[in-house]
Amino acid sequence: MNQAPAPTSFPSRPLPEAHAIFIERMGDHMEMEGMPRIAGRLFGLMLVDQGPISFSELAERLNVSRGSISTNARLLESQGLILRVDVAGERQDFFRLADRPFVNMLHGITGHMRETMVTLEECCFDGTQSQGMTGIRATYDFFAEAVDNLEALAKRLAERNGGEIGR
Amino acid sequence: MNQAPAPTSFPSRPLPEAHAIFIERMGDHMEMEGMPRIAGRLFGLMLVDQGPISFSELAERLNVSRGSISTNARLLESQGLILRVDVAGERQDFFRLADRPFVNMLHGITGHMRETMVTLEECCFDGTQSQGMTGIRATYDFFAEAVDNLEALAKRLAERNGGEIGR
DNA sequence: TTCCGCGTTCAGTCTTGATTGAACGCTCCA
DNA sequence: TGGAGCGTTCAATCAAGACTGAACGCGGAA
Repeated sequence: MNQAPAPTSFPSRPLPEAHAIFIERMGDHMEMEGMPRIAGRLFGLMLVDQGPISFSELAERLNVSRGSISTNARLLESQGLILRVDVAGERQDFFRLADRPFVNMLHGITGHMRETMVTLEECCFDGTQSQGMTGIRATYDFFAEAVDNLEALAKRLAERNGGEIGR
Repeated sequence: MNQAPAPTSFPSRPLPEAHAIFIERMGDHMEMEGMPRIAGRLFGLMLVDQGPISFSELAERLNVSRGSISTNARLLESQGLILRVDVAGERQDFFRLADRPFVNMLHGITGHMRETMVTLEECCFDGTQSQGMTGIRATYDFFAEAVDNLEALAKRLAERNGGEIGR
C-alpha cells in the first residue's frame, strides 16, 4: 500500500521468477488483510526459503531498511509465523519459518474474533429484552460458530504432519 | 478509522444503550477488517433495526452525510448484507437487512480468497521444481482448505432456518 | 578503552483512503 | 414549466499508519 519501493524488487541473490512473484503476492495479500506489506513479503520469503536467514540478508533480499525488518520481523514473530534463532558462531539474529505457521495464523485470527466477542457480550447480555436484540444475538452466535469452525480447522491441520512447514 | 465524527454518536431517535454500543462495536470491527467504519455502523444499525429504514433516516441516525450513506449503503448492498427495497407510496430509497447476511458475508470472504488463489497458481504451477516450491504449495493448499471450510460453514448456516435474520 | 557491528526506536515524509459538502442530474408533483 | 426532494459524484480535507534513515544503546573484539 504505502510507499511501495518498486513494483517488483529483485533481491541481490536472485530468486527463481516464481518465487519473486510469490513474495509480492503474499505482500499484496497481507496488505489486503490490514498488515504492512513488508510483513507479507517477509513471510513470503520465509515460505520459499525457510532459513535460517540473517537479519541483514532479509533487508537485502527484500530491498527494505533495517528498521522495517526489525519492526516486521517482530510482528511476524509475535504471531508465531517466524522464529528468531541462534546460529553457532554468529552474532547476527537469524530467522526461520515457524513449524506450523498456518495453524498459528488461524489461532491469531480466532483470538481477535474472541476479543470482539467479549466486547459484544456487553451488548448481548445487558438484561433488556428489546426487539433489536435478536440481531445482536445472531451476530454473536455467528462469531461463535465461525470461531469454532476455524479452531477445528487449526486442530485438523496441527494433527496432520503435512501441516508442518519448515524444520 | 479516519475522521471519526464523535467517540460515540447518539442518533436523533434514541436507541437503547446496548444498541448504540453494538453499532459502534460493529464499526470498530468492520474497520479492523479493512472496511469503512461507517459501513460497519450501518450494518450494525440494520442488524438491530431490520427496517425498512429510509435513506435520510439512516443519515440522521448515524450522524453522517448523505454522501456517506450513498457510498456505504451501495457497498453493503454489493456484498449482499442489505437490500434496497421499495416502500409503497414513498419516493425515498429504503433499506432492510438481507435475509442471510452472514452467509453472504462468508461467500464474500471465500470469493476474495479464491481470487488470491488464482494469482498464486501462477507461481505454483510454473513447471520448475525448486526447493522453495514446497512452501508455495503448502500456502496454496492452506488457502484451498480454508475456503472449503468456510464454504461448508456457509452451507450449514444457509440450510438452517435459524441462519435467517431479517424478514 | 575504543571501535565496530548489530537491532531498536523515533521523527519526518509520504501515500492511502475515509469523510464531508457542494454541485449535479433526475423524477415527480404542482 | 418550475420547483422541490432525492441519490450520486467529486474535489478538498484530514487522519492513520507504512516506510525510511539517522540516532541510540548495547555488546564483543582489538
